[in-house]
Amino acid sequence: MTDKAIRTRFAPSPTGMFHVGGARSALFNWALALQQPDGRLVLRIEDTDAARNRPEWTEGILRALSALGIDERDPHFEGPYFQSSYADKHREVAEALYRNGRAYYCDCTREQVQERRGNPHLGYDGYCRDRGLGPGPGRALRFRVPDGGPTVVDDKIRGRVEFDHSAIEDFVIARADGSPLFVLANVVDDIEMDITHVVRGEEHLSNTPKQQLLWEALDRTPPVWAHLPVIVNEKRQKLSKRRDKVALEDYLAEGYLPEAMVNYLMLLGWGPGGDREIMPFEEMVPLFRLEDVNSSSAFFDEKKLRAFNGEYIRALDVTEFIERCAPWLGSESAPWPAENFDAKVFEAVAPLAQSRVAVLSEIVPYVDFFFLDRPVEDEKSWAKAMKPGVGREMLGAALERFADPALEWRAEPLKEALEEVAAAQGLKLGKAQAPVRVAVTGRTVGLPLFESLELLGRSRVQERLRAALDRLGDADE
RNA sequence: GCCCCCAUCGUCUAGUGGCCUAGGACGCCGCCCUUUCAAGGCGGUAACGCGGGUUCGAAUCCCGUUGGGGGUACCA
Repeated sequence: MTDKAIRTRFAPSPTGMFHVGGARSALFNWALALQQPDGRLVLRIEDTDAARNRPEWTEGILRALSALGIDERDPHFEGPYFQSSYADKHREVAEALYRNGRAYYCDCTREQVQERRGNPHLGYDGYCRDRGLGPGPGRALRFRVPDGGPTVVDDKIRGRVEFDHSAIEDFVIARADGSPLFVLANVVDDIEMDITHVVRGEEHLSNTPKQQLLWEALDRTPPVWAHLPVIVNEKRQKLSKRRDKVALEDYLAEGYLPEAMVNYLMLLGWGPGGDREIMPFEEMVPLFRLEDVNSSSAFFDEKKLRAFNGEYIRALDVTEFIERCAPWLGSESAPWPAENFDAKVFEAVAPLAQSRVAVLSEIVPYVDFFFLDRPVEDEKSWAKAMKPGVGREMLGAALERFADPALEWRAEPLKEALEEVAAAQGLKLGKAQAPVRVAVTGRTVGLPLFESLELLGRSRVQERLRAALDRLGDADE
């Protein structure tokens, strides 16, 4: 087993947005494949449930994986394969299982089974085991679970897990219409694709004895199994598409960097050891071992993700940072008129903004006042900064001081100028700058003020100071 | 109900019988720096679910218990 190159697989079904849990599974499998020169990650789209599949979901999976660095650009990647195209093989195997007696046809309806058993929770009772039914309409194919003994699953993460056969019903492997079920198709494909390691979420652990039985019935040595802990929400329930924010795409759209996402996801159930958590994927790959994966569920902590993302953003070259911000500054998404955007201005303030955003989309409120015709009106900021006795006084004094043609319009002199003004008012700069900041940027918090003033230009600053003064006048009188 | 998994700070984890008066990270709280806010620096808060064993010694091993979670389809 170990002399053979690792072939892992990621087998999502395209029934919704690509999930962060799926992303982690893919990443763990990917790390394994990357560890050997001939290691492979096989991507198999399990699209056999036609009713729930949509092509855009498949595209979403491909796009998301690619964003994480998992795609055909790397020779360790294989696929994508589509399960639906292996239907013939599935039927063939199902039939073979029937012919050699490992499976039998059953025409029981769910109601009939329940009626016989009395308890709706009890599984199938084996009624058709020896009825010798052949294929026919209304007849599903069931796997004959051996009578004696347990099936022991040797899980790399959980150790030895025993399932008594009395607790495993004769499960359906093919529907009455002949179409295969997940439990069968999955195994047949894994065999066909020479999969050596099945690394997937814990929710599949209970399928595993059935699948192992199938591998054995097909005369194959089962793969290495590894069941990853589930990722849970704050209520410690498995992340669900319905109630939780799970779409990888949503995170990326918000401005989480793929590399930060990858880093954080790798830490859910595993860690590189030592005191370092921020680590590029390439460095984690050789360190990754299934044996070290945790078995308890992991909470998806967006706060921590955010912190990681901030670290990654700060580590970017400024030029890289500027490029990555582009999607949020573009005409469609930005709140300002496209023609107002000035790349030169943005490039000048980018270094000041870089340490202040934890998620790229946050760049917008930091720089909007440069490109908006009028700064946003944030009532809270206004109320806080324009207190009686400070607001009007500071704005007036600043306006007057800024009108001095001898004042050089650069950050440093501007700071000194405002300091003088503040001193004359008996204020420290910390307090005194607030009205000016709000008048010019609309908000009480933001980029360093004097650099902003310099970049915005004298006339626009004066204009905004006057506008704020006007507004104050109205309000006070 | 039945089967299975899990159990260290609020969270992610280190820890695999003595190095643990339990380490790191995120969060939170202070302080410093400071034109706001960040960033940065320094410091602090906080955990072995419970009960029995085993052992000279248990977070580490065993049993039980409680509590979480997953599965239980002719879904994947």
